[in-house]
Amino acid sequence: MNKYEEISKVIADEIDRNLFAEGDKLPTEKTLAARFQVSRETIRKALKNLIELGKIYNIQGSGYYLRRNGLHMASTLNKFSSITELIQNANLTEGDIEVQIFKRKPNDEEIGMLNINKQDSMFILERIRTANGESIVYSRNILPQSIVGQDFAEYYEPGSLSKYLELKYGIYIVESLMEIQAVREEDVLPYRLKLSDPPLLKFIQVHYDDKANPIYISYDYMRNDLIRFYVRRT
Amino acid sequence: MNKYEEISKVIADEIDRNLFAEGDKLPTEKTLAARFQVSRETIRKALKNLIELGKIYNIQGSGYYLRRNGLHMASTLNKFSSITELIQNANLTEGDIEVQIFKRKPNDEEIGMLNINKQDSMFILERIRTANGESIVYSRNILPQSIVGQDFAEYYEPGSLSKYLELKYGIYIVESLMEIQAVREEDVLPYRLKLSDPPLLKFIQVHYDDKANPIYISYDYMRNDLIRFYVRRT
DNA sequence: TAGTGGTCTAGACCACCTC
DNA sequence: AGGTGGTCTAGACCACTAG
Repeated sequence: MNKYEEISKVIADEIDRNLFAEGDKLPTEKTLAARFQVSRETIRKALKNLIELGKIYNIQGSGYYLRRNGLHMASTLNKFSSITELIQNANLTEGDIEVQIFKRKPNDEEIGMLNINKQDSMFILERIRTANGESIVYSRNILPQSIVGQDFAEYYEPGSLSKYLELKYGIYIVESLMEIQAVREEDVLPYRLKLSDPPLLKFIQVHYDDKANPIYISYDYMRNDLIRFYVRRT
Repeated sequence: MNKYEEISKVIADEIDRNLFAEGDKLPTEKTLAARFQVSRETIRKALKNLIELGKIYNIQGSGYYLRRNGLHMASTLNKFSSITELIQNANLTEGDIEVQIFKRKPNDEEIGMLNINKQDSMFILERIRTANGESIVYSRNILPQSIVGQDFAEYYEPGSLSKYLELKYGIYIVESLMEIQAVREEDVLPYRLKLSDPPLLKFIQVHYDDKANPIYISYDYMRNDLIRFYVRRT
């Protein structure tokens, strides 16, 4: 663990333990540097971390201050997470039903987004994902055979696709570009999800690995009555 | 202008002028430091900037590489912008119609979100905002009288509210926390926006100034057939 | 093993806030 | 004017990648 990460955690912890009141001033960089026996730059890195987390803010020439109003920061869309993690964060248990896998040729949009060639085949993984038994999202993942190999359908396991890619292929999804859409008339949804006519949001994502390669596309029709979605804009 | 900002711009410019091919390796930090006659840390700050913009990525021990796939980066929701800017970014001309301003007492939710007290009054600014004459968003802004003063209704001008707060009160909105919702049955919308039954998204935002004070709340029902919304998740 | 980025330091000077 | 954060430096050592 790096020094600045350690220090960041210690201070975050002290904030969570209410050692400061909202709007309180934190010690100066110099003071903190002395306390932790590190250079000022290291302290600055640690504090920058906390600013990005929305825990503190600062004003040049004045100091660092506590911020308690950044309520729902933990579950913002800014941070990449799988649906599995999203559901687990909401303290629910995840499951998969109505799983379907099939194969077809890519369309032009997919060729463009995933940077593949026409000859490649695409696996389509469709499923309804549940939280505590309730259908919560209808999701469709589209990934090229050139990445997962011919026998993907046989070896696939329920749960997080990104976690599966990590374990089986050493592919680490670290980032995605997501489009958020209102659901339209023409969107075809499984009967099970239309049952109670819940409010739905449509997420379209391209997922990238740690080398900025586009790996797969996902379409997620998420129930918005059970999960809420936040974006921090800075 | 700081050195690292200058350097960041120069390199961004060279990228935009296609001096590198996609996936190309950029010069090493050391090389760049020599070229710009600055220290390595300064180069690192400049490069970090470009990583955040999605223009490059890097791999420890290997180097910095160009990334061209980050398509819609310019218009992501990650970056705070007013609706006026949103519309102008789409190369459209903004206008306001059906403007209504009234005053009422705050409800509990508003008291909590804006950190005000019960006695304060709230101004409600409702309007339909247009792009090239087309209704594009129904928006409702809620801001306390304690910030804008009693005579807000008289002095209000069409256009960006955040820009108005800047000019008239020196309040700089630099950040917001936004919730994205699917539009529900019970949402009341003006007839003009329901006309063609367009797909709509509902944005609920708390806007913060540069000292992390919550300033106002906005509800925006945005047409999703004319504007698209992206979030970068990292 | 050589080269690259990641962390860390100690000190300097500047820009801004506060009194 | 004194204190605080913002930028910048030159150099050190470490962690990782690649041939």
